[in-house]
Amino acid sequence: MVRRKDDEQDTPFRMHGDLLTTTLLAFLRNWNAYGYQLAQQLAQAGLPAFDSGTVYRTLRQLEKTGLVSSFWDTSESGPARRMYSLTKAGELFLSSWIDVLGRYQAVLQKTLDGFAPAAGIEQDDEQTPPRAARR
Amino acid sequence: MVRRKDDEQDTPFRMHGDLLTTTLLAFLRNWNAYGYQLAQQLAQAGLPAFDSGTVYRTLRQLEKTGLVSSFWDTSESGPARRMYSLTKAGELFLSSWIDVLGRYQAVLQKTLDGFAPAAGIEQDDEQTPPRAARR
DNA sequence: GTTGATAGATGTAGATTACACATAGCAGCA
DNA sequence: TGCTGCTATGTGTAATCTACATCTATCAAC
Repeated sequence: MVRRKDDEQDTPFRMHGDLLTTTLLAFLRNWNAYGYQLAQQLAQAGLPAFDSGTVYRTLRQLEKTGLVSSFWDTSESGPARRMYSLTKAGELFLSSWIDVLGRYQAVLQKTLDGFAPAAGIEQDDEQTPPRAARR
Repeated sequence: MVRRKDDEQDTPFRMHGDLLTTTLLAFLRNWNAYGYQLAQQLAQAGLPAFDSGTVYRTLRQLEKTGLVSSFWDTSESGPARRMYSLTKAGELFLSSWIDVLGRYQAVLQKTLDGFAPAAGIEQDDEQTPPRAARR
């Protein structure tokens, strides 16, 4: 079976929607920021657009899990801003993610411009035959 | 507002769960393969484990959207295998994804070991102040 | 004929997300 | 004073996605 469950250290990663999550965390690593601002940065970063509602909800979710913390900033004029900053846990999470991302990139890279379907997979010489001449 | 919708070419990306999706497509770029095999490769690739049910369902989904195609392979002994191969559309999708991934990486990189919150963002000099001495 | 590995699939609860819409502060302007 | 528009944060909801449990079936070995 493939269904590994309690072997390996079980990573906190959901691995899924969290390009948004991790980009937010990365942005917050250097500056504190509020939702609207982060949404703008995302939109200008060349990544596919994220819905602003989703951004706000994601930030609250991140706060609930302790990766970021927030406080109301009323120092500027205009509507109050909820300022976010990265917590220690957030920093740790972020670096683990960078790790996973690196592996993902490596797998993709290896697969794309070479062979070897997976990292250290010991080819049990029963590999599916290559496609007919790569079309 | 941030909510861009019909500007820019509207990418087919969902951007979320699709590290699985794209890894599968990448694997299929070099060889045809069946679900069980792909699930094994994923498990050994150093990525967080994906549920095999999810793998099968994702493959069917990819077929429904035309990124891969499949046929039953009964040439080997044992249970029949549903062999998948990448379609032309799948190849195109994959390369666009590589693109997005590149941008994502760049954003992350720039944010992590430098400054400049986003790619070409023209600093409207109203940037949130840096955190107190990077703790 | 029982067991175990291979191979694929579904049922389902909970989470996530896109889209639409709501609320509120403030600025400019007539 | 009323209106409009931008900033800023949110909620309601349906559709979709995912982890986990479970199921079916083929075949080999014993």
